[in-house]
Amino acid sequence: MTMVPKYNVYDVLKERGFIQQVNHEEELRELLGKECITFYIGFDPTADSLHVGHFLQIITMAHMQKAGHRPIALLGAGTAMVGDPSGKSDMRKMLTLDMIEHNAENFKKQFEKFLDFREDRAIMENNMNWLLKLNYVDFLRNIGVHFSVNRMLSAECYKSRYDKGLTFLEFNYMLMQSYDFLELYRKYGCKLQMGGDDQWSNIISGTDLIRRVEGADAYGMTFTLLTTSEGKKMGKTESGAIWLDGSKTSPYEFYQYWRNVDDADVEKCLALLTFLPMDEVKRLGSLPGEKINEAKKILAFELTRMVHGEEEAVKAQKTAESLFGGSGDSENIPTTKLSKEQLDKGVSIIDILVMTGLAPSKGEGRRLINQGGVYVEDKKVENIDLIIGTADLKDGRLIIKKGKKTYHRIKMETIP
RNA sequence: GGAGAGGUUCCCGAGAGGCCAAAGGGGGCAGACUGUAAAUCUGUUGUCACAGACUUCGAUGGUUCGAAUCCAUCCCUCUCCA
Repeated sequence: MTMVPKYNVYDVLKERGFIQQVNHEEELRELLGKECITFYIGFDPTADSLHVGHFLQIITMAHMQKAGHRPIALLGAGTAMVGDPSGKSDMRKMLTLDMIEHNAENFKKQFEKFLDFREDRAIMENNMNWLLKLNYVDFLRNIGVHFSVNRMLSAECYKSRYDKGLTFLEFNYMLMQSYDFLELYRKYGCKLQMGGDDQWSNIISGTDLIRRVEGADAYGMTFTLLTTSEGKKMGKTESGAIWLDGSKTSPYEFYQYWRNVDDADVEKCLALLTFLPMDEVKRLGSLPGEKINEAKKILAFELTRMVHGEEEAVKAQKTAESLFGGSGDSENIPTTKLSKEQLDKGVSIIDILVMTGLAPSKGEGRRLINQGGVYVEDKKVENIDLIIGTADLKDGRLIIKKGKKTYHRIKMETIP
């Protein structure tokens, strides 16, 4: 690792709109300009894949690494045992150790796609390694003394819990996260913790702890939460989060999600999530009217490429274009296979909607058809009792459309 | 541990023996308008064998011809007191 950074990443992060809050702004900027430092971001493995919210954090790490700094991706298997109450209105479900370890494994694989872990250029740690063996009384005496309950109670992150209730278990989360920072400081000389803006309280308490215990300076930085212009969290759809794992969110769906972001959010997404140069980002973001679709295509393509690779991105884009541009290539849209026997017998359109997941229930399927929201091969379904049979398929396949933009393909299963 | 308040459909929140599959809002879905945008307007939003039936109002029992609504026990949450 070179000892001097290639450029000041602080300015880059600032320009692209990452930075939300920083302690000791001047000092940190100076430090990042003259020294290659080690920093960390924690990820609690509470789900079995990373999602778009994590992606922003990974991109930040990648920006930092490009400039010459060394990221630590901290898997929070230990903290996930407790659950972070920050900004949450309800207590999290408690996860078993097995689940957490399984999730952590998945996270690990995904990190490796975005960061360079060769020759210690990035580090992966797991706070289970130190948190699980802590001794309660020792911990209280060594770490607990440094925390003022009065101050913790006034922290923003617990506010939403005062009427809903906050357990002592969760209240301890802050101490654990602070201890992580201290541990990483001692072990790797880690001087900076970054995180989403909801982590501000937790991060600051960590820098305080390091100052008290080690008498050293430590820094904290939070970045913008990825929200829409209306303040809603991005990366969520009706069917749940947008995952980075292709088996949970297919590349095509992933592409479509970004293809459909609000006009107002395009520039922000390009700046935060891609590595396109800022003047290009600005140009794309200011395209007028309908032209903004060009920017959305680039956004969707870039992100799909970063997460799923060039090949998948091209496929997703081609599929989208042929589907929305006319008929044609439908190779990559979600597909449901039906056997020849089933099709020979005929399957009702309602059943098909449920089987394909286009409708969650038959009642919902009926409603969709009644409201004119279902199309078979681009023909609106008028008859609720429509039966789909072998004869309706072309080359053993059939396209069903729900609403204007949800496509699904039926394929006849060919028995070898 | 003591005193009070409360747990209603995806969420918030009304309902206080039959007219309740349960007001209203949010969210979702669909339609119109568009640019695969937003905003707006309209419809819809428990399940099924869908002009009918079935299951739902923290849980379990009970009273009643009939219960989300009354009673009993239990579980959970909040507020105040210790």
